[in-house]
Amino acid sequence: MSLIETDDAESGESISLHQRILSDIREKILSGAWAPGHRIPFEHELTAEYRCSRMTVNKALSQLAKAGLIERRRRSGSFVRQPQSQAAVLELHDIRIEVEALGLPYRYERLERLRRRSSAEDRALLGLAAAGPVLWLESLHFAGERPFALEQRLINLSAVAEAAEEEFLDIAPGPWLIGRVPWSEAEHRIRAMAADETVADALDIDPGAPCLVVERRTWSAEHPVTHVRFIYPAESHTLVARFTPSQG
Amino acid sequence: MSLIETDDAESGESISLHQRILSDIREKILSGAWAPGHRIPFEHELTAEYRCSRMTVNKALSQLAKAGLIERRRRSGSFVRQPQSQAAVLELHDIRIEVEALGLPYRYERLERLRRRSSAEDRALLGLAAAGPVLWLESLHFAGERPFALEQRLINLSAVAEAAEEEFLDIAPGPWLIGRVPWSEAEHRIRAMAADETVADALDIDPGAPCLVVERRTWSAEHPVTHVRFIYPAESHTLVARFTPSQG
DNA sequence: CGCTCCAATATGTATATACATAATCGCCAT
DNA sequence: ATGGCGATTATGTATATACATATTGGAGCG
Repeated sequence: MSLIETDDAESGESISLHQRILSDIREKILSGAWAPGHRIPFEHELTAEYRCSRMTVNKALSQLAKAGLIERRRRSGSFVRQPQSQAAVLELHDIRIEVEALGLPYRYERLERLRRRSSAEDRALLGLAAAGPVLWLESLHFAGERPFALEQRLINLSAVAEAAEEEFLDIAPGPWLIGRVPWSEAEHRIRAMAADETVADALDIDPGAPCLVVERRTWSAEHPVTHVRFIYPAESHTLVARFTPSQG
Repeated sequence: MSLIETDDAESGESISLHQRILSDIREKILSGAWAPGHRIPFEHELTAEYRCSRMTVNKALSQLAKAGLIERRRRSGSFVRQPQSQAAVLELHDIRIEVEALGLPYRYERLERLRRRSSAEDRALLGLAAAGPVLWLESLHFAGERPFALEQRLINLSAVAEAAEEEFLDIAPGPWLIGRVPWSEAEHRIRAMAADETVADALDIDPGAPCLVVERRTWSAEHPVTHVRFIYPAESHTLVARFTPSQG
C-alpha cells in the first residue's frame, strides 16, 4: 500500500498513483474516448477523483504535455492534442527507450538466428564488395502485449567477429552493437509498405495493412557493419524529428 | 525573477531553475565533460550547488533518467549512460528537386484553394491557440505523367498575411514560403497510412494501398506558420537521410 | 458601444517535510 | 573467513503550502 490509503477496492497493484493517473488519461486519449480538442478535467477535479494532492496530478499532466499528448493553457485547462499515435523520436537508436518513453513495458524476443556465407542479396544490403560470413537475426520488440516492431538484421561478421559468439536471447542486437562498434556513418531509408503474410503474422496485423519501414545501414571506418530493417504497424508508430536551424 | 533570488551574476534569463539544472547537466553529458559511467553529484550536493530544494533537483534528474541520458541507482547515485544521441535530421525537401533528381520532368498543379476561419482541427494541426484566418491548399506534384505526391497545406494567415493575395497557380506553396518566412523551428512526423478513396483517386492508386505520409509543422519565432502533409504512394518514394555523428 | 482595468481562475514552479524502498557497508557471531 | 543482519544512505513518491503568471470574463467608465 502507498502512503495514503485510497481505499479503492480495485487496487492490489503496486504501481504509483502518479503512474496510474498517467496511464488512465493516456488510455482515454488513445482509445478515442477523449477526442482531440476535448478538455480534460481540471487539476483540482482530478485531485478529488484520485484523492491525492495537486502536485501529483500536476506532475502527471505535465508529463503528458511534454510527451505531446495534451496541451495546457492557463486559465483554460488542459486539452487533448491532435495526433492519436504517439511519438517515437527519430534520434533514438534504441527501441527500448522508444517504448518506455510511451510508458509501456518493453519486451524483446529473438525469433531467428542464422550464420551463413553472404548471399548476393546480403552483400547488396550491407554494401559489401566481397563474400564473407554474416549473421542473420530476426526479432520482435513488444510494447506491453502488442508487437511494436519487427527487426530483421544482418551483421557483417568480418567487421564484428564477436557477434558470432552471442546468442542475442537476452539482449537486442542494437544495444549490443552500440558501444562495441563505434559507427562513423549511417544511412536511413524510410518508406511505407504493405504487410506481406510473414510480416502480418509476426506483428499480428492484417496482410496488406500499411507498415512503416525504417532501414539503417551503418559503417565503421569504411567497413559495413550492419543493415537493419525495422517494420512498424502503421497505426502504432509515427517517427518524429524536431529541430531548429541553430540550437536545440 | 523567480521566487528565490539566486543572486547569480550571469542570469537575466527568465527560465526556471528546474530548466537550468536540466540543461546544465545535459550539456555536461553531451559535451563529454561527464563521460559515460561518471557519477553525477548526489541530489543533496546539487541542492547545495543550486541552492534549491531536493524536489527541484529530483524532478530534473528524473526527467533526464526518463530521457535515457542518465541511470539512477538507489544508494549508489546517478550515472551517465550511453551518449549516442544521433540526430537524424531530415532536410526540408523540395519536391521539384526530388523529382528532377530522378531525371523526370516536374509539374505542379493546384487543386483547391480556400480561405476560411480556422476550425478546431485547423488549430490543432497548426498548433494555434486562438481562432483566425487560414488558407487551405491542396496540390498535386507530378513526376512525368504520374502523380508523385499529394500536398495538403494550411497556412496561418495571421503569420503570413501576404499569402492571402497569392493564387498559387504557378508556384507551389513550399518554394513560395521559403525566403518569405524564415523558420525558427520545424517538426516532421513520418508515418505509413492506407490510402482512403480521396487520396487514392488523386494519386491514381488503389484504395487501401500503403502510402508514406510526411507532415511538417513550421514555426517562426513562436508563431505557427504552416502545416503541410505530403502523401506519397509507397512504391514511388523512399526518404533517405545520411549522416555522420558530428560529435560525441 | 467600446475600452480599460481588475478580480477570478487554472496552471507553473518552488518550498519544506515525511516516510518508503532498495542497495550497500560494516559489525558481529559462528 | 564468512555469512547474516542491522544501520546508513540515496533515491522514489507523496503531502501541504505558497506565490507567480497568464488569460478570461465582467464591472465600470468615457
